[in-house]
Amino acid sequence: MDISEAPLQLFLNKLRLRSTINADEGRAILSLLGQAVRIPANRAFVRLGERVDHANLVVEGLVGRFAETREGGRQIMAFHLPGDMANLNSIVAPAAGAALEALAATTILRVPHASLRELTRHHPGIAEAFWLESVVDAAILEAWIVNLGRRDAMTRTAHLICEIACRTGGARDGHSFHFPATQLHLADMLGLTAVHVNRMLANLRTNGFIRVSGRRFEILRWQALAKLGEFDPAYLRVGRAANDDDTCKVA
Amino acid sequence: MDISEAPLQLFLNKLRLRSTINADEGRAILSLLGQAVRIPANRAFVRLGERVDHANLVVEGLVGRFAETREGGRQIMAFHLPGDMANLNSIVAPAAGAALEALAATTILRVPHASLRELTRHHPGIAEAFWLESVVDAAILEAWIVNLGRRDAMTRTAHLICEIACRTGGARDGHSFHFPATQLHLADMLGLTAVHVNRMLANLRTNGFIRVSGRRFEILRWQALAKLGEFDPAYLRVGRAANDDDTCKVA
DNA sequence: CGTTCTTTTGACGAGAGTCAAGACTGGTGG
DNA sequence: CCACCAGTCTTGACTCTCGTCAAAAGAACG
Repeated sequence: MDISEAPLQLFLNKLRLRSTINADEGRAILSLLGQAVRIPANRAFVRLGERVDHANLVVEGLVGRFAETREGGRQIMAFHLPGDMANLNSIVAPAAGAALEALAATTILRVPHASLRELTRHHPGIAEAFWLESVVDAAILEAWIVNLGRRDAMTRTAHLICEIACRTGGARDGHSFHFPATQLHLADMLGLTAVHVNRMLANLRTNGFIRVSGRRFEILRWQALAKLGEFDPAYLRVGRAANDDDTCKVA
Repeated sequence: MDISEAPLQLFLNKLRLRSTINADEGRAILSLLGQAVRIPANRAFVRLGERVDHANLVVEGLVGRFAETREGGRQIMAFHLPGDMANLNSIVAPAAGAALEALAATTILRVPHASLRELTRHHPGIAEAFWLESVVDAAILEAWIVNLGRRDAMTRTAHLICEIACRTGGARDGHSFHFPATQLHLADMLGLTAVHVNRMLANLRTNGFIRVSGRRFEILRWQALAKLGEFDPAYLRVGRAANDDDTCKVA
């Protein structure tokens, strides 16, 4: 129940996109132990306000951070791909500020806070890397605020697809990725209704920006899509040094 | 040019709302030095993408984090009151992900990253407190995402006023606070137009929720306002232990 | 004491929501 | 292996919240 090797390698790779992790620190991260758990689609595994004693590393599938309004409206505030630690924040703030829910069949690895704190105590470099991850997460939240507050449905949808493309590692023509969220989930990320998301996706398809089949997306014209979505990948800091981004460049 | 005493005390007090800072750490924070700078209203003092070597402590006035869209739409992603370190994040991510602008005549204290890093290096407790501040900032961003994505203009406006009331330290009937943002600024926080914000404020006034004169707000019926705005202050973590909140309680 | 920025109000229009019905899809069991 | 069924996706017609445009009154500032 603890085949932790491969998932932790994924996590380490993500950290190394943004932080310098030396060999010693890398080994420490890879030697973390955790309990693998399978979560079916649309099941919450962390509830609002719940006090957790472990962080959840996404191994496979897709996770969303959820909030809901009094009238039953749902809003997804963030999504987490394999290799993301869904609630790294919980190390310093154990009372969950939002629910975590699997958007599709998902495997997570529960990593105890105790082990993670051990790590940050002995390796200040790791503590800083974790802090930086929190900061990058916050930068994504800021980008969503701009998206929700000031962009129309078309631009907004294009921007989200660009973000997903970048975070799955390919901001270029022909990049194809599996993103197992339903259109209802996309609507809850975009502050729209599922009906309207459907219309926007139809638009993107008929205009040759993307191809969609099942839950697989293919970027046909990256430059055009990024321009439409007013997308600048700098905030994701996926390029090294967060400065010159050659994998994720826009006109 | 470095009357840093009082402002740093404010900053320390804010940290202590959420973290345990011992006497030694407290002294270290109070002994920070910085340069005080006056910024006139509507002037940016950190630009998008700029690389900064200092964090900006708000001493007096009001600061907003800004983004703008291609068509010239502006969105404020966060505001910072006196005592807030506006870009604590810049310690680990020096390339600014957003512009910082004074919303009114403002005094800031520029605190060098070098000094702050010195602090976090020698005092792991401070490093963790800073991380937690980043996490709370992120929680506020999440609340704004829900607000922008899923609440109508009325609810949204009420929620923002509740947040401001809580952050200025008084979530109760009769609490009165100065918040020097124009209705245009409020609109840029709420993803609305200034015209519509005006209508919402008029509504809140005529229905006896608040009183507004100049840039001063007074809460008349806190419970009712919080209910209208679907406001739950837990995410701000201003109550001790972030658990039982008696100063900031809702029905 | 004028000039500029803000606030206020009204009439009208557009983008996104709502409601509803039908087509498609993938997973399950017979 | 096929048929069913629940969950998605798709489309159209109508509604409504909020944006747009405009003009005037009020406040702040030099």
